[in-house]
Amino acid sequence: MKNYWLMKSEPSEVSVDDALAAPQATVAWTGVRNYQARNFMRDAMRVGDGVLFYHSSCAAPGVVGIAQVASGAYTDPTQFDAQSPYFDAASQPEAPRWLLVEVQVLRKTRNLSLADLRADAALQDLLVLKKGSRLSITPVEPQHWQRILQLLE
DNA sequence: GCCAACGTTGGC
DNA sequence: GCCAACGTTGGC
Repeated sequence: MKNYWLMKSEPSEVSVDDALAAPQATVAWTGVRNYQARNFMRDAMRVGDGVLFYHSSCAAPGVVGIAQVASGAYTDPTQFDAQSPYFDAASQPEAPRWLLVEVQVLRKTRNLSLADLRADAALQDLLVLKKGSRLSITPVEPQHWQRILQLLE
């Protein structure tokens, strides 16, 4: 059974266009430093799962692409790179704390904005719309996934 | 830049 | 284990 996810990226870091320009339109999802989000990648994501590529912390936050999980979870190398903003001095190479998955963009979409999502009655329980929601990776219910694809048609 | 909400840290 | 302080997220 395939699962669905919403994954936030700051377009100033990695935009959907950046991802599309990468080889195979695939990027390593570096920088997740939250245990709940990590656990989703480690325990629940499977290759082929659907991903909503979401731009956050920007002028026009919203869903901007359809993607899929393209690898299993493996060690995020940036945690050991002292030059990286994602460096974690407390993480030991023999017991890495942080993981990543690879994400492949399948197609860019129009920007289905946060306001659009909020305005849709069928999406009221979408996790990213919850007050105070900050998780960079959230599961998406199949009916929400279907509805969002419908809105993007 | 502001600020609400949340997660993590660390003293006790 | 509690909880205050602190840092971060992210929309506005």
